[in-house]
Amino acid sequence: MTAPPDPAQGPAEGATATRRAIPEASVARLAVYLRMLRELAEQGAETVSSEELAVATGVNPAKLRKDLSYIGSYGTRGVGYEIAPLRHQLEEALGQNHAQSVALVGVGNLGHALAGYGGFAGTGFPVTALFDIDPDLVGIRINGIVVEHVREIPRVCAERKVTIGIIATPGPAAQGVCDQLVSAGVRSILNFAPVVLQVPDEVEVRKVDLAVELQILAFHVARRHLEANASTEANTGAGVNGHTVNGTGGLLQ
Amino acid sequence: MTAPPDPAQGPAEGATATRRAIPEASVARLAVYLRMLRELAEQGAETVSSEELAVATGVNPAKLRKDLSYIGSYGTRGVGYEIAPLRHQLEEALGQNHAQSVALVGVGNLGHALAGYGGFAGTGFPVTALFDIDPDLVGIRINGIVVEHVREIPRVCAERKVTIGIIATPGPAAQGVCDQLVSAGVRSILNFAPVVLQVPDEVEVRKVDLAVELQILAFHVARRHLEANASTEANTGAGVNGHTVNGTGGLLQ
DNA sequence: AGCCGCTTGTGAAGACACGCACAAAGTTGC
DNA sequence: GCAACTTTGTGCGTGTCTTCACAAGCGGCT
Ligand SMILES: NC(=O)c1ccc[n+]([C@@H]2O[C@H](COP(=O)([O-])OP(=O)(O)OC[C@H]3O[C@@H](n4cnc5c(N)ncnc54)[C@H](O)[C@@H]3O)[C@@H](O)[C@H]2O)c1
Ligand SMILES: NC(=O)c1ccc[n+]([C@@H]2O[C@H](COP(=O)([O-])OP(=O)(O)OC[C@H]3O[C@@H](n4cnc5c(N)ncnc54)[C@H](O)[C@@H]3O)[C@@H](O)[C@H]2O)c1
Repeated sequence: MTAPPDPAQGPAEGATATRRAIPEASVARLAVYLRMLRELAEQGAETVSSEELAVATGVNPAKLRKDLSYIGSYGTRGVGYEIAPLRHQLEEALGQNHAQSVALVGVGNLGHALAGYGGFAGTGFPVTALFDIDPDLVGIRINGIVVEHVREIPRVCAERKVTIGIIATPGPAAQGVCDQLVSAGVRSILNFAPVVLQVPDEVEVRKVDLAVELQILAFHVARRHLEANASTEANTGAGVNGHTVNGTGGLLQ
Repeated sequence: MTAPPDPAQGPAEGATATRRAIPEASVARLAVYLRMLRELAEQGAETVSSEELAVATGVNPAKLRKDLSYIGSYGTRGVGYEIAPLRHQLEEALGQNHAQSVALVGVGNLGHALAGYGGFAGTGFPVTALFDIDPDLVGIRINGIVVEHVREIPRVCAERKVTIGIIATPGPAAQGVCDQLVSAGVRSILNFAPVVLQVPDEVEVRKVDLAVELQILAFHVARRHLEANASTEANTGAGVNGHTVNGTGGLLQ
């Protein structure tokens, strides 16, 4: 393959070979395939073709096969994939064979819903620790787990071998909570608060931003509107195609 | 991880096609910039440089400037951007000047949290309609909004000019609910159920898949483990580029 | 006025992701 | 055992996103 020119780039690169790095985008899809495989297994299916699995998960079959090829999967040509082994291989690749232990901080509206959700435990992500700062919440039980005070984060996280933290506190509290989780050894964080968390390099943060999701949808609503109007006008308006639309279509701005 | 990007764009006349398409990835970031601008405005700031805004939102300054350039923004060289006008321009570009009306279907654990969340209304996305199929829930009020029966979707969505639908029902019910929303004229849907929704081309679906988010984190946990072990044998792994923050929520799929 | 330092806006190159298309490899039927 | 058929695994062209790097523009200072 193209020998990467490997420009000096500021800092020397780790050179560490991520010898067979799985593209980030593929990892996300692999997780989806895995869930679907579990569903299929429950329904008693034994094999599945890339075509079937692709349709069920809404992706392109070729892309799916390429994704699977990253984990060195072995399907059978002419047949497809045996569900059980493939599932097992995916679980291994995704780090799902040793169940992860999840801690959730902030048992408010959203946190409550997450803590009470059975679906996570079912897929290997048991929430094993809950934290809040509100004295009215500390001590209550959700799904059998007692809510602890945030000051207990270090002790409890160590005891329960927490590897993943979920932050569902208000924005202003998020960074502080994050710092506590990090110093308790948690190196993977899922953040629901609308703030950018500052973390050391070895910690990974994923952010779920629902307001942004809505805004993206709103953008497309607006775009559709503009397009609809534009084409209506185009039909009735002066026949001359002056010049299509300037910039954002005149309507906008 | 983001929603099914879009219609694969078939043969349809792309007449209006990509007029001046803003890259999907940029739209997501623009939404983040907008929120940060609001925050800055509240704090009384008047101008901001790309550098500052970039740090605050966790992106690369050059990328930020390019993002802004898509909406034809005008900053002042040597100074930066005036917050008020930039904010206004962003709101316009993102379709946020006319408040969108949001309907939420499925007032269970998660739906309840979403319905009760004040943050959406504050950013221009008032939830104006709630639906559920459970007779015990129909009729109750959340944040002043009465929960209606799902069979009322067509009427209520039309009356309240709903443009965005949120699905927070169990997986098996999602497709049915989706169909009802679509036939009620809703063309933008945010889906929390772990299923792939089937929709006509003109409807956009974004999927928020929390289980997948956890799985992605678990993958990196596993990878770090492997690397740690590997480098123990090898030399001082030195640098090892950690990956970190993934900027925005490009949520899954 | 003219210079200087700062910051924007963008061209161009690289990195990444996607999906087609096809050879290889297996299965089934005769 | 062979031919026909099915489905995988992947090389490669294409398009999108990211990032660098720098000229151009602007304000302030002398
Ligand atoms: N609820 C939603 O639908 C929704 C939607 C989008 C984003 N969010 C974001 O998710 C986060 C949580 O939202 P919410 O509606 O559940 O808020 P909430 O106010 O209902 O709950 C926040 C919880 O965090 C606790 N908390 C506050 N400071 C804390 C600290 N320092 N340490 C530990 N716990 C602390 C509070 O006691 C409370 O229980 C917020 O950042 C919000 O912006 C929520
Ligand atoms: N709660 C979480 O933290 C969480 C996390 C990840 C994913 N999810 C997903 O979000 C969705 C909702 O989760 P939840 O925990 O709120 O579930 P839930 O069971 O608490 O709530 C589901 C609600 O949908 C209603 N409903 C069922 N069928 C319906 C129909 N046909 N029309 C309208 N309403 C209907 C039910 O009456 C109930 O109120 C599920 O698909 C779940 O997989 C939830």
